[in-house]
Amino acid sequence: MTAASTRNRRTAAAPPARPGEDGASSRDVLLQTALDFFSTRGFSGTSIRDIANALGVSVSNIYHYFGSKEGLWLEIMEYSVKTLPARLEGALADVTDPLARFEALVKAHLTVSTSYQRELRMIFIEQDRLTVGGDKINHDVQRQVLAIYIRELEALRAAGIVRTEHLKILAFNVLGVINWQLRWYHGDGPLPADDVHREIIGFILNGLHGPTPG
Amino acid sequence: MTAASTRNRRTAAAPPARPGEDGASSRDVLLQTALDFFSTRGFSGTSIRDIANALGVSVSNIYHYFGSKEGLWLEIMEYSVKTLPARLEGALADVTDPLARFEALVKAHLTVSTSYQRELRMIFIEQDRLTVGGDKINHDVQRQVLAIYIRELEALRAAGIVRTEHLKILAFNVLGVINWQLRWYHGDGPLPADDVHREIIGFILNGLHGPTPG
DNA sequence: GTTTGAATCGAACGATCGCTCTAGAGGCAG
DNA sequence: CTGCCTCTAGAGCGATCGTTCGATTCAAAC
Repeated sequence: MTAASTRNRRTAAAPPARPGEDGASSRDVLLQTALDFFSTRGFSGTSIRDIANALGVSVSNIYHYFGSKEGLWLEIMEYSVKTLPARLEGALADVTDPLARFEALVKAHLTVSTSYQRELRMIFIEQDRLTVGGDKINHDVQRQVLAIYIRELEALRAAGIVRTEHLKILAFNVLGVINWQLRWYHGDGPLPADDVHREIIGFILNGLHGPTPG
Repeated sequence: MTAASTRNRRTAAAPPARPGEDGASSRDVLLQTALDFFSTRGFSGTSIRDIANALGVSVSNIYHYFGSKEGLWLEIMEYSVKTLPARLEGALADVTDPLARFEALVKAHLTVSTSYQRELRMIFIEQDRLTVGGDKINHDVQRQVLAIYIRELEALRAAGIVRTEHLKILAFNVLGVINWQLRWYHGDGPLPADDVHREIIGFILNGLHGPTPG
C-alpha cells in the first residue's frame, strides 16, 4: 500500500537512510518490496537482485539487514503470519455462545486476511523451497489455525448445529473459502470489504449444516 | 530408473506417441516426472536438470521432445487442464433442473480434480513466471470455469434457491472449496474419495442459501 | 550396404543465482 | 583529529540456470 510511494523517494541518487525521519527506513522499504515480490512470484521466483534493483540499491544491503534470502522471508513471516493464531484466539476471548464464537472466528480471520493479504499469500505459494526451519513456521501456523477451527467445530457439533462427524473436512472447506479469498479479492471491486466479508460469512455459516440427509 | 530400460520402437513418420497409448515411452516418463516437480515446486522452482537427473537421462532429451522448459509445461496443460471446461459442460448436457445441474457440475469438478490433481495444482502455483502465451492458458481456463459457475448460479437465483445478488463472490466461494481440496486431499486418509466429495458437496449446496436475512 | 533420421549423451555457452569480500562515506564519541 | 560503528556500493566468487551444439547409436528405409 505504501511501498510504491516510499520507493520513489529514495531511488536514483542513493541517499543515506534516515531512520525515523520519514517513517520508512531502508529496512522497512526492503521488507515491503520483498513482500511484493515474494507474494506474487514466490520464493524461488524472486531473486535478491530483483528486490535490490527495484529499489536501486545494492544487494549487500539485503545481506546487511537480513543475512540471507531466507532470513528476509522469515522476517516477514515473523511480524505477520506468525501472529495469526494468537489474533484468532484473541477474537474468541469474550464470546461464549458456540455459534457466535465461530462467526467471530471467521470474521476475525477475514479481517486479518484483508490486512495481511500479501503476507498470507506467501504461506500458500510454493512451500517446498525453504530449509527445514523455514518450512516449519508455515506448517506450524497452518496446523495451529486448523486446530482452532476443529476445536470450535466440535463445540458446534455438541450444540447440534453441525451434524457431520468429519470435522476436519468441514474445517478444510471453511478454510478453503477464507483462503481462496486471498487469490481473487484485490480491493478494486465496487463492493466494500465489509460487504464481501458478509457474503463469505453467510456462505460458510450455511455450509456448516452439512449434507442434507435423504 | 525406468527410462534406460524403455526403448521405444515407434514408426519414423509418426509424431511422438500420445499419452497412455502404449507402455511408458521416454516422452511419457518425462511428462510424468515433470508433472511431479511442477505440481510441488512450481515452474521456477523446478529446473530442467531436476527432471533429467531424476530419470538419469540427459537434459538434451527434454529439449528434443519439448523444445523448451515452457514447452514442457504447456504440453502438460494441453492434455489436462485445458480440457476442464469441456468436461464440466459435458456433465451438464443431460440435466435440466437447475439444482441438479449445479450438483452435477460440482460433482464433475471434484471428479476431475481427483483425476488431475497434480495438473490442476500447476494452475494455482506460481502464475507470473511464464511468457504471455503460457499465462494465457491459465487465465483462459480459470475464466471459462468461472463463467460456467456464474451462469449456473444465475439459473439458481431465477429458481429462488440463491438469494444473493453477488453471484461472482458466491462462485468464488464455491470454487474456493473445490480448489482448496487440491491442497489438503492426498488420498491417504481413511475416507474414500466419494465420501469426501459428498461432504464437500453438502457444504457447498448449503452455502448457496447465503446470508440469513436479519 | 548405404542413407536417413530419431533418440540420446556429454560438453559447453552466456546469463543469472545466492552470497562474500573489500572499501568508502558519514555520524558520533573520545 | 582520531578512531569506531553503521550503512552502502561494487566487484567478484563458485554454483546453477536454460539452452545449444556436435557426436554417437541404432533401427528402419532405400
